[in-house]
Amino acid sequence: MGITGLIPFLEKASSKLQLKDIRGSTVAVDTYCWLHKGVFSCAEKLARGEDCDQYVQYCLKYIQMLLSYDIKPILVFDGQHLPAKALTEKRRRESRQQSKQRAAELLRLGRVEEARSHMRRCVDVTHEMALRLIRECRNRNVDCIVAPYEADAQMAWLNKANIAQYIITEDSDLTLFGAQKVIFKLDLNGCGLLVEADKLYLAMGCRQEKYQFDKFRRMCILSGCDYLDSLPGIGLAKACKFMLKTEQDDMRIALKKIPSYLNMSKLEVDDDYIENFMKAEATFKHMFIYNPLQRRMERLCTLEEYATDVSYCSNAGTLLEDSHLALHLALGNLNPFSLKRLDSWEPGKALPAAPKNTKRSKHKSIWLTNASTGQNQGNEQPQNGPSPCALFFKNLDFVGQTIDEEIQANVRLEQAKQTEAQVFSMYSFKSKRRRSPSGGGSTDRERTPPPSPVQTRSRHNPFAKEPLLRSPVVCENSSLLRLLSPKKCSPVGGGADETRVNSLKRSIFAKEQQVEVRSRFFATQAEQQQQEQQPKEEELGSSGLNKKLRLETYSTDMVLAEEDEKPSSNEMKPSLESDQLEDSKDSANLRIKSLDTLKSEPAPSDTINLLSDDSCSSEATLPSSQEAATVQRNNFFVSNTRRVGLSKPTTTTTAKKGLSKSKNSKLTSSSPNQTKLSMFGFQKRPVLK
DNA sequence: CATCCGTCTAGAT
DNA sequence: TAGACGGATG
Repeated sequence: MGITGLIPFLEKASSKLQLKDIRGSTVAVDTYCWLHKGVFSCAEKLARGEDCDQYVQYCLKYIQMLLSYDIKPILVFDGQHLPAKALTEKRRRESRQQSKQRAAELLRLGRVEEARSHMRRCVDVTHEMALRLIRECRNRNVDCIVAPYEADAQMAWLNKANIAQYIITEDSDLTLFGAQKVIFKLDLNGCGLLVEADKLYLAMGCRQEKYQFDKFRRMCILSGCDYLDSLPGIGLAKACKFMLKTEQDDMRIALKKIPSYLNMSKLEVDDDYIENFMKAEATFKHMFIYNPLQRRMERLCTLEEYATDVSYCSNAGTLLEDSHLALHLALGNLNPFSLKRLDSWEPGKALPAAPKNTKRSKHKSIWLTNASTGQNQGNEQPQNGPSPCALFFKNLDFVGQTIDEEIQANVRLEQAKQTEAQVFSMYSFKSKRRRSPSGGGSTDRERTPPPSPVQTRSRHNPFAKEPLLRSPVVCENSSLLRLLSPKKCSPVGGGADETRVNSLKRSIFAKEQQVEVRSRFFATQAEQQQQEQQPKEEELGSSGLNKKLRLETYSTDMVLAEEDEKPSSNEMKPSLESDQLEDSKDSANLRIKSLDTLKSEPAPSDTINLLSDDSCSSEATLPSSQEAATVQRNNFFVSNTRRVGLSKPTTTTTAKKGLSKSKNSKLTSSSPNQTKLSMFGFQKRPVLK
């Protein structure tokens, strides 16, 4: 997202750049930009659940290009979502689900091209995919680092510490984090657009003496950023005008002067906005990053540097107490959300199967620098062992299970998630071939009668290449099979597998009828804790699966209610199977969706909506291993049901003020909810045509 | 005049 | 997914 219109606004601070101009330097790369583009080339395969690594190859092309200019890349990956962004993420997930559905429908109607365009929209870049790239990079001695939270802050820190002199990204937020030299729009010819922080005063149109970086950052926040929506009618231009006009350094005072300074007498700046402004600013200044030299989490800027009150940092992340975990998260060995271990790589470790023909870069790794060196210059003594402040890598954990076994198990889980698309689509699409297309369009979602689980079983996979005319119940997900029955499953799927899965599914559906009513939503805390703690001993055998099933499945009531309300909700059930095997994040989300579907369509109660979003953010952003914190936050959200993201609890009067002042002529019957949402700092839900 | 809002399209091979 | 673009709005 970033700041709307910032890149054009920065024209005067930017210049053309060619990679040959920056030979010998180090660049931090916002790798998700590349991955997203790379995914585009194989989106259909990924949507079908097929294996492919084109996105890895695509990224490697960029890496090769950088290396060919003697530029050392450091690939930076996003870590956990900040609570403030959880809702955005949830919305993205939903939008992807919608695309998936739409793609399937179009495919059935034979509109292949249109279906493709939707398939491209429904694939997500998973950590599993990132890990694949990370492994390739390890083979090539290319540094990677997973940020504790946002890659932006991590890259800005690398830039600030002069470990990387440039940053490659597409996200204009980077400039707000204090990055000095940012390269946007880099192409495979090595051309990009360089934005330099020391020229920002030119973009703001003021004299250098009058300019301070804080003014620039505040201008951007005012104009609306990821952490705070703008005041109505304020964009970059007005925000700039105001920041140049005001002399007041304390924004709590300055912000109140906006209406008079900008001749916008109707504009109201309430205390909520001011509070959230301070938080947003603190988020940009003090987000947690990982310092690979000291091997510890730090804030991008210390609180002392700006004399910031910690209370403003509620959206800047939390310190991971376990430094061993923090290190492995940064190395990419953990799934950032579940904190489950997926790999055990350590710096300097020889790779088991370094493939031939893989050129290794000769650059010095950030992971091998002397811990005492703060700068990237001289005096570094590469060491092969762990640095003094790193914990030793254990080969056995306390249970006695070898780490390799744990990793294998986790990887199986990840794979099951990755191929979820297949299982998902088996259940979720109506066999509409027989229905007349006249009901068509998006409205038939509402019109189609809710299918029963029995009907659901006979659905085909619309993403599958060949029309499936085989037995109505088919599971092609080999990962799922492996998962359920690792020993028996043969690598090649066949008739035997189908039979086995059929019976499995029968048993699952049978279970559903007698499922215990224990949604985490309605569970007491004690129960929640029980659920959370139910954990590792649950091996991948089917007994473990069944056990978990009982705990995690929807209550039968809810399933029924959903199906009465809205046919499309049946899509949740299939994903449920793989999600049960996943960390609690997604299953939480599913339950939330179920609540969403329960609310009445024409006049959505935003209380329910917000409540569910809250719960999502609390669960989705927190690793399941932090039960204590989760429970704590659950309490928090329960007690403030209307509090979302960055917003403080808001009274209706406050909301009204904002509404009626600015937009009353525009308001239609449905918009008050929307406007209320934006008052909470969120934008309109994307609506699929 | 700046902002706002919806629509279009590049992104890869 | 987000940036660009063009028309509507205040």
